[in-house]
Amino acid sequence: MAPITELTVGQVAMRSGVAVSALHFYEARGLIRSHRTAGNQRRYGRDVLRRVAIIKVAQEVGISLAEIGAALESLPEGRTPTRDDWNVLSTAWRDGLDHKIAQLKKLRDGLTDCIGCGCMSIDKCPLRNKGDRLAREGTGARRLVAPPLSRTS
Amino acid sequence: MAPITELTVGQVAMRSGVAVSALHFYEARGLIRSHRTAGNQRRYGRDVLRRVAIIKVAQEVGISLAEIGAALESLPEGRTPTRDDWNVLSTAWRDGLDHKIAQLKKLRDGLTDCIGCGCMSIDKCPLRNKGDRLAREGTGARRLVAPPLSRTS
DNA sequence: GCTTGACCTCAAGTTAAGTTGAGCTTGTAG
DNA sequence: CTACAAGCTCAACTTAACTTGAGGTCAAGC
Repeated sequence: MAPITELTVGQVAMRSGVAVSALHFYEARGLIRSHRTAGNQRRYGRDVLRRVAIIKVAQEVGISLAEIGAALESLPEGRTPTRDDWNVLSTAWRDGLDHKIAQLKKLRDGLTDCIGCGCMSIDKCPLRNKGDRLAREGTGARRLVAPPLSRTS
Repeated sequence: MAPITELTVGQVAMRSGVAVSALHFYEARGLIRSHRTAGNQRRYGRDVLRRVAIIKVAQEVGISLAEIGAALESLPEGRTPTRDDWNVLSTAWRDGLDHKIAQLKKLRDGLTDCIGCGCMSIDKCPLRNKGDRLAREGTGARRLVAPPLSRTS
């Protein structure tokens, strides 16, 4: 069971579950990295699987590739991330994630509360922007809006 | 203080915090509704503010307009939603929201665990697809992927 | 040694969710 | 009654995140 050190793009695609074209795309965006064989074919180190896993999971919860890319820059290119590398990435995202979680809960509970309150009075609906007052200060549904996730850069 | 019954598109834009063009867009997609004056201008009932509030909040947490639209179809066009209307919408989304919340927590805690585990062992990393085995059954990062939100239709 | 499947590059197409602009109409304030 | 802000429609542009396709290369089996 000697470990296969290098993976082809097709192997990475199969194992990570993303399309080959997406891997090309991520590479063009600098999210993952490969080196080439004599015949110009990509070869990936094992760490690429972990990177792709992070990309997928982060995307799944609504983090953009740009933000993911910024965060991944804190991981050293080419070597397996260490505990400290993860630490940096994790703490950079933690606040943003906590905020998003809070927001989802607000939406969920807001809807639930609406059942309770009957929502017949627009002034009492927890989903509504309080008194439209916030509108004067700019755009957006203030009460529940999240700030962008913090960057590591 | 006689209540102003009808709102112009500009007023809705100001009070809801979304652009006029976005309101046009939502209307074209059937998410909101208006009637027209003799001069072909849009007039909105008050319920549009609540609808837009829902749209914004739902979008904020990553629900697509298509899904929002499907859910909003359960709300009667033209009248203020009743307790039961909200109930339908709320329960339709609740499970999806719960799932998304769980996923965010997984990402957050996954990253945190990675700090603990050091992630030196790829087989132990909580973010990683277990043993690549799931990959055989299709695409996607199985372990943490959410199903689409349920429809009301 | 040739066929076949996996790769390569680069350009163009796709979907979502709007925005921007052109050209024209409405409505309100002086 | 006229200016001009606010509306209207429709088409085209934008960004993100990919996919698809054309046209050509690499490598492993028979």
